Amino acid sequence: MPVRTRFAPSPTGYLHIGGARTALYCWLQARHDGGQFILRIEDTDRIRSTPEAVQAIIDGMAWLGLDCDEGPIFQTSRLARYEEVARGLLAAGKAYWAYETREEIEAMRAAAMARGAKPRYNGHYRELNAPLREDPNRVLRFKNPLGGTVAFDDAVKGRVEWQNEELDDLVLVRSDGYPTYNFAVVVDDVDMRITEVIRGDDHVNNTPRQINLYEALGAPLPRFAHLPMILGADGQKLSKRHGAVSVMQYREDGYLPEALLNYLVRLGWSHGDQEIFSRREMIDLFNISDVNRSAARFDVAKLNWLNQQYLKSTAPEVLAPEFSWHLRRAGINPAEGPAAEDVIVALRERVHTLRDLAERARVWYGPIAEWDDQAVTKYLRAEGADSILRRVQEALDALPHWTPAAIHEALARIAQELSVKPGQVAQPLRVAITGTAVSPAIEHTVFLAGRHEAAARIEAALDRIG
RNA sequence: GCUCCCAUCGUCUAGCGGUCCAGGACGUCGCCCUCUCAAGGCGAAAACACGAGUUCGAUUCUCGUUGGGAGCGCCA
Repeated sequence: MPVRTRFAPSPTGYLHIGGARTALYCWLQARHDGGQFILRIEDTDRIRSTPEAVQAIIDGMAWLGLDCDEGPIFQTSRLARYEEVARGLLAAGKAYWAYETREEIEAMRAAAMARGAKPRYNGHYRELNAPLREDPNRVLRFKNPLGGTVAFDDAVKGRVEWQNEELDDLVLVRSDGYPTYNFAVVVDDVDMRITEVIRGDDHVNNTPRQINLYEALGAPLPRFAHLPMILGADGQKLSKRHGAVSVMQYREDGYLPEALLNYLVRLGWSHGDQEIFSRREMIDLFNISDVNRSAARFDVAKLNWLNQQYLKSTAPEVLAPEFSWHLRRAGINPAEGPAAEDVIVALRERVHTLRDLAERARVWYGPIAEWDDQAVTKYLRAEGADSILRRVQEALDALPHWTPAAIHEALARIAQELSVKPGQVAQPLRVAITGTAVSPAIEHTVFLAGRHEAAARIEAALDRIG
């Protein structure tokens, strides 16, 4: 039987970090086993589902490169099928119509709570065989087994067991005719022959009811795997402030999908001491049964480190288009400065994200926006800085080839001839070119400015000294 | 309240009864390198929540305590 996994988000919001990791694990397991990965949109909540959210999920998956073999399949396109299965269950005496009002159910729950029991439906209509009739409160309920236990071996949590007494008769079909989540997932997972149900921890408690449904349907059980939560840096549930933002926000913040994926795969899973995994390695090495049982916190510092690792190891020409995208977002015209690849090479060891890289690149794409007064005082107005800069100006002007190597050589020669430390040449020049005391290696800083602009800036700096 | 789940350095984790006075990575700190900032190299501090068992021997197994989390919807 081929392995088939599915990622089944509800389109009530964007694809966030937790969902992305679930999707990744589902995708990895399918790819690892040479099976299929299915994207299913669980849109049976007609109030909260939105087309924008559907698009956001699809965009997020595409950006991460998690391609699916089937789908997206929308549950709302399968309504007739759920109805058919519901009828079958009803005919088999495994489901029944119930007509309590919401208030009545509320009262039942309150009463159960008062008794110190779980708040749940009391099964009033279970043996009444109430006929089908038009009623705004009519729902179809499942006849959950009354006794015994229901257990399963979770691929990550191990054996989990419940008493059937703990479970009540869940609603299968709502009063508006739409299936509920617990009903639709089971029907879909059975129809789509899903073999590994990989989902968030918050679904463990639904699993026993679903297993009972599988059994009522006479369907084989898939393997279940419940992933622990991803917590915020403060150990609290992820909120808007720390991570529960759309994965697309990570793109805007300058992260590479490979880095995010690599970070995510290590959150709850590991392979010895290895930290960096290519997609291929992830696929080869990953196995859902190796996933950790406990929740993990989201740590931006580590993501930053990983992102830089990828920035450093990815070919600049591969990074260039995305870098240019960030330049434009920062209001910088990529055409009005040096080649993207050169800027990337000069800066990538100094930043963690492409967004920072674009921001730091700004000096070479337009006039110096702001002078660092301290740097000007300390280096530009330093004793002898003006004469050194004039020497630099001449030497650069005389360079036959405008390359970092040639520039480096020229500057080194000046320092030697003047018997000054390299820094006494580099620092005033750095401030002249960038307006600050911080930039990549001086030969790159000068090179990126371009012959003409470098000369102009040195001249302007000289004027500034007075 | 009830049910279920979880528990190793600040964080992510290795460990699957002796190899552990607990290993790696991020972060932190120190040193080196150095034209700034980084990157890199070297080094340091830093953890088995607690209490009972089981065992010749527990970080590893069992139970309990404490602390976290999830669920208890005609939401998924």
